Amino acid sequence: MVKEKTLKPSKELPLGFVDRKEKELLIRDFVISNIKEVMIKYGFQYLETPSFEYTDSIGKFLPDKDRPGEGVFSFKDENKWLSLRYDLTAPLARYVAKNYLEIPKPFKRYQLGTVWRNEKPGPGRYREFLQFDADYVGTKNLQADAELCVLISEILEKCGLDKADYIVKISSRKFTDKLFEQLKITSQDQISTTLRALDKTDRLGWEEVKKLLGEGRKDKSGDYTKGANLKNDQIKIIEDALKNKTPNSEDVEEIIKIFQAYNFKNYQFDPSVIRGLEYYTGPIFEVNLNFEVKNLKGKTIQFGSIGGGGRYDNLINNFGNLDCPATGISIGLDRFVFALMQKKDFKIKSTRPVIICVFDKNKIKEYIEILSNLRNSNISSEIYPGEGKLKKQMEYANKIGSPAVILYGDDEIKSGKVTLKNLETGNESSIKIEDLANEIRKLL
RNA sequence: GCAGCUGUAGCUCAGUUGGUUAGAGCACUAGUUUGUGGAACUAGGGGUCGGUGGUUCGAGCCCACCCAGCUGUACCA
Repeated sequence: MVKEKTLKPSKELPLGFVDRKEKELLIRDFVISNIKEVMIKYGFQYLETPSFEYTDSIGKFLPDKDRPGEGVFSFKDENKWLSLRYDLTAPLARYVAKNYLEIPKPFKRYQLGTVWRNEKPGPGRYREFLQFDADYVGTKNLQADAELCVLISEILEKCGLDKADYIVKISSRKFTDKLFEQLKITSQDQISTTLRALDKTDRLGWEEVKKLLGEGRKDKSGDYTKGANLKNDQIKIIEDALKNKTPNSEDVEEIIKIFQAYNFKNYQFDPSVIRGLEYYTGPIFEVNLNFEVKNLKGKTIQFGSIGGGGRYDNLINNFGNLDCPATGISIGLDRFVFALMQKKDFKIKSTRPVIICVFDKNKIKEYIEILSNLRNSNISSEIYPGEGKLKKQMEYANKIGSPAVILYGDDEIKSGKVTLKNLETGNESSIKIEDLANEIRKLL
């Protein structure tokens, strides 16, 4: 008989997806609770929309609209294309359009949710991640834009960042619009290429960007990128405009005034902040971290932005004749958590249970008594859930990071006390059962 | 998409100019210790050498194609 090849299910994860462990999740929870507190304080409503939307509801403004664009995960359901949301702004626009008459105007809402992007993942960038998004809908008042920046900074500081750890960069689409007018560039193609090139200033540096503005650039791998074909004098004008760190743009000036009223100083006007192409219509912002972050291989990396946003006065109008200006900001929470885990002095309390070791299965009643006592005192605890000798139980406790182990065998039963072993120091002490909870609390 | 690099044990990797039964460290299991983890020692399990085809007496190693991953780059609402 021929041996059939057994089909084993793959234990590998799809490209760009990851398992996330407790330490990361606890920090994420901590960040989320800070976000919620701040958002309530600033008067935002909490909203949740579904993971799937009709593709055209969230993709209408995409260049190719017949088929779900590259970049989204989609499937066809009853002849209609559905896509997993790729951000929280597009679903918000859909929500606002759908409920336009009922919602208050302006409408302030925040949302936390997983988003998916069907694209090539990079270091620290996945195809599934958690996003936080806050938006002001239905107002042109730049106070909204300013407040988004202030609020983000409050969240970051609440999570333990110092002022030196981050900066909010701001610019405006109006700044670049003016620049193109001055340069007499009208070709949409050239404008796009130029904007994309400028967007890379942070990562590549001005000298490389210059090549992209001109003929083109060859990267490290030898790959060649075509440039915007600007003339040298045009490039010079751009260079000068970027050097000039005063915002030649009314909206940015007004926002800065509001920042001053808030006594918010941790911002910087940076005309190289571009963020995407069509979508934004006015002020744009980006949040950057300044502290050192290492990648999984221990190499220090340039972490870049953890989020950003801007004003999108025409997006909601795509759903019909709704003149509804809006502005918003998003943070990639997993990326932020990844960085936060590495910040010096950042500690999160983990809560691993104390283990009650099992010497004799017939003594289960006594063990449960001790256990109930601890759990009633709100101490994380468990009776060793497996089977095996004490050695194995100790190994288990050690491996899960348990702070202590409780021994209650024949010797203890005779003396009427339990042995509490501190797993960090290895010290053992004999404790009366009624004092156990208090003694353990001292270790935690 | 384009380009470069890399695929050998759960993980990190070694493997001579092609030559018997493919190695190490970590991890795992058992024991040294029938009531004691993190250290040490001993023993053990674990591999279609990414896949397919080819060259060869003989392929982890050479060739071709495919697949996957990494890095850069492009696109990115």
